[in-house]
Amino acid sequence: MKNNKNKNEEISLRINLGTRPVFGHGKAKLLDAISIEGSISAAARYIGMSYRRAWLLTDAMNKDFLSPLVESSLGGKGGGGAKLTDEGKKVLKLFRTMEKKAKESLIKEKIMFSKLIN
Amino acid sequence: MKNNKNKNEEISLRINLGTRPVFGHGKAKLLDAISIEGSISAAARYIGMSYRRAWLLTDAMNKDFLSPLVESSLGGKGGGGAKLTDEGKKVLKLFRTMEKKAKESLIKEKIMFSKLIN
DNA sequence: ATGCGCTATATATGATTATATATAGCCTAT
DNA sequence: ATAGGCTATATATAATCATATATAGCGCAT
Repeated sequence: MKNNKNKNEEISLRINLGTRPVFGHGKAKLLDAISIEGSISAAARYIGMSYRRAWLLTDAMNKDFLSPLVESSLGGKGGGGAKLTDEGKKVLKLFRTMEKKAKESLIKEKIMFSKLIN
Repeated sequence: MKNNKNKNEEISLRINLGTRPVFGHGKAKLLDAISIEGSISAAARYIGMSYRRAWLLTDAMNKDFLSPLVESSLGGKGGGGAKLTDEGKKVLKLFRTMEKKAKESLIKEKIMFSKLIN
């Protein structure tokens, strides 16, 4: 039971719809892994996540957004695979931009916060 | 009755230390409630949280920060109570500032994101 | 000295989430 | 036609988290 650890990210951002989490660091990481590995299962292995969980997350993303973020193919060379749609790339890029901007705007506060934490 | 109810997407911020979540919306809300209600149990009732969970959260906060955020008193008038320390007020204020700044810096992106969500 | 309402803690139970395992179907290549 | 590796899904089990309940102790007010 490997625990996939965040690096040293201290500020994380998440987009919620009402009470339910729509997109955050975990899904972004999964999208990255899918785009690198070319399949859900390889992506799951890559980031130490169970295939089922990875599949459920991509399924949730595909349903939560107006058009799917991940497109999967069944059978064929290598058994199939999955890749980001244009929408998926767009969302991922947008989220990374948001993270970056948020972090930049909070540099000072982050330092202040750090000093208070054990 | 499909979805054109208010999709109040919100951006939430969280400060993590490595893998463990140190401070976020939930704890901020609890601190607010304690400061309003004057006790952990009243605060818990106020925000619909079990006393135990509220207590565990304040305990975690008191341990995670260099000095406690909440000071509690045992017995006495009304059975005791809890209030924010100066450190607690400081942390809460800092976090609210961070939320505000982050939101302001992401207004444009948030709108873009909203358009992609169901 | 008794009662009050709270803190502080423990334990049991229930709910939610994660992983592990299994199976069927798909499609290309061999 | 068979094998390979993946998607997609189901079920069972394990781990985590939340709530409910219970108990003890505190110190002020009556």
